Amino acid sequence: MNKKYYITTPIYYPSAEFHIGHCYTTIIADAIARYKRLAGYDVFFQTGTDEHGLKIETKAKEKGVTPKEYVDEIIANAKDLWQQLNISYDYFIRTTDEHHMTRVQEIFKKLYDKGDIYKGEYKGLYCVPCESFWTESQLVDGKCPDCGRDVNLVAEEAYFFRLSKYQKQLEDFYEQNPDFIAPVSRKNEMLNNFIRPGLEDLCVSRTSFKWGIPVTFDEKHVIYVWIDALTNYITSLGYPDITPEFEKYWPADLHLVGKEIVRFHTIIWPALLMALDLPLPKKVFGHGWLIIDGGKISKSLGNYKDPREYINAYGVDAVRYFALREVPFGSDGNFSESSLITRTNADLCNILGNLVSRTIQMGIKYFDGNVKNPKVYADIDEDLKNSVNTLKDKVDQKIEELKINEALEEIFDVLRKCNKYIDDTTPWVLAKDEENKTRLETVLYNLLEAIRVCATILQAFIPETADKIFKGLKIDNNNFDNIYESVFEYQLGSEKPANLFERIKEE
RNA sequence: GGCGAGAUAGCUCAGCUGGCUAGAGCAAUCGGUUCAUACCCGAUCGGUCGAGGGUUCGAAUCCCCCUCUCGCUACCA
Repeated sequence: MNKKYYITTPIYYPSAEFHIGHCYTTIIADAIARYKRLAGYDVFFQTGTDEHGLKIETKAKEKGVTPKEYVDEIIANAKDLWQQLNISYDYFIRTTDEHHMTRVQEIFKKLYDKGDIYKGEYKGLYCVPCESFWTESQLVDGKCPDCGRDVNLVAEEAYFFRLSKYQKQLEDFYEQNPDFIAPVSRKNEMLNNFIRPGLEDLCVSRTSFKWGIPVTFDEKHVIYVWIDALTNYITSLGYPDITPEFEKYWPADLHLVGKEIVRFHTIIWPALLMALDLPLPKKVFGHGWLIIDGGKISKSLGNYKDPREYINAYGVDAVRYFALREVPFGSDGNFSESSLITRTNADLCNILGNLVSRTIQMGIKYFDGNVKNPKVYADIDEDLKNSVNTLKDKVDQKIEELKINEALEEIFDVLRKCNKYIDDTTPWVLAKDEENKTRLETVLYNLLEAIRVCATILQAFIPETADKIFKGLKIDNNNFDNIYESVFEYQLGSEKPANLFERIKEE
């Protein structure tokens, strides 16, 4: 049996249409999933939507539709978006799925029977007109941050999860698994702000809204987001039934999440799993955000477009490449249309597209498209060949460290080197003298090999473009098993393939 | 307030277990080349490495202090 790799995105909240931030997380997850598949892993890549809660209930009411109708439309749209972005998810979970709901109910009951969920009273500061609870720190001048009116201290009956019970275990777990949270700064935040000061029990049911999964043994309660949403990572595998899928894929290898929900995934989720006696995920990566004009992406600011506009204008791989290349590990990165254009022109058009184009055209022009194995070595070849031969290991390492942007840098360093190699070897000069014909063939062969290796790796990041390159080289795409097995003979045909990318003129 | 991260070329960042003249990409200027998508290659321009103090033969890199920016500070997915 192959090694397995279970990777997840968060399940997104479909209270509004998805934006480039959702795409960002999902594209990263997709690239990692594709990379692991190429490396021979049996990958399970899951994404989905978290569809319950007050906010959606309210939005649906405003629109005059049922909550289910409201989310159905957004989910259909999201699935279309993922398709356009070539997101290769294996499973799309919705918390409104029947099987998810019954499994959540079973989990809730299980924890209740065990004594880790108990009935208590939730005391909070409540704004009656807004029907919302607030914490001390959320208040603005002691008033409701939404409407500015007074809040009252109210109590409602609720079920609680004994989070406090797992404080010590969590601390120990962090100690023993220093790489559990990436980047490290996120771990410090969790330890210093929550775990060390002491964890409070967590309110896991609500009576203030109806749009959720009912508690089976107490129907006026609805199971709140923590247990409803976080458990998606195991209900999709059949849990609480111990299915073959569950045994195979759990624990997850990587939960990819935005920095705003690191807490839920590194405190609440592990504690729930401890309570269920299940192994914990191996890693949670809290990535940064795409920032627009220095601020976060926000519907109310109206500072973003439907991501499909970018895909339609510049191509899916321009968008994917930007998301994967522009933002450093764990930090925020700026997104703007002009930086997207610059990236696309500089890297995809000039370095990659032009290299493939000039190489193939020389193969056609000088050898009628038939470029066979190398015959005349020269010292100058060594540097390029070394870079190509070590590339796969370097990229492996970067992916392991989740430094996706640096992985792409490594690949493009090699592509740059190819362009330089052409200038250094001057094939157009070699072509003038019949005596240099075999040397010229070697030069082109080395270039074709370099391009093939890069394209093989690029399949994980910009799959559509990689496919185009394989078609241009007239070879089958392949995985990492035979990446360094030479093809020995390229039959490029006689027709120049279409450009991979057209330069974008900035308005 | 507490905890944490950061402040390095016009822009985005790397370097920071202290050590040759501080690096990359983009942008700008100049030159080369023509196989190629006005592309590619090379060179140049450009930084008192946030301020001040200290340790050291030597600090962007360690210590102290200050200024500024950002993140987190639990029931908002």
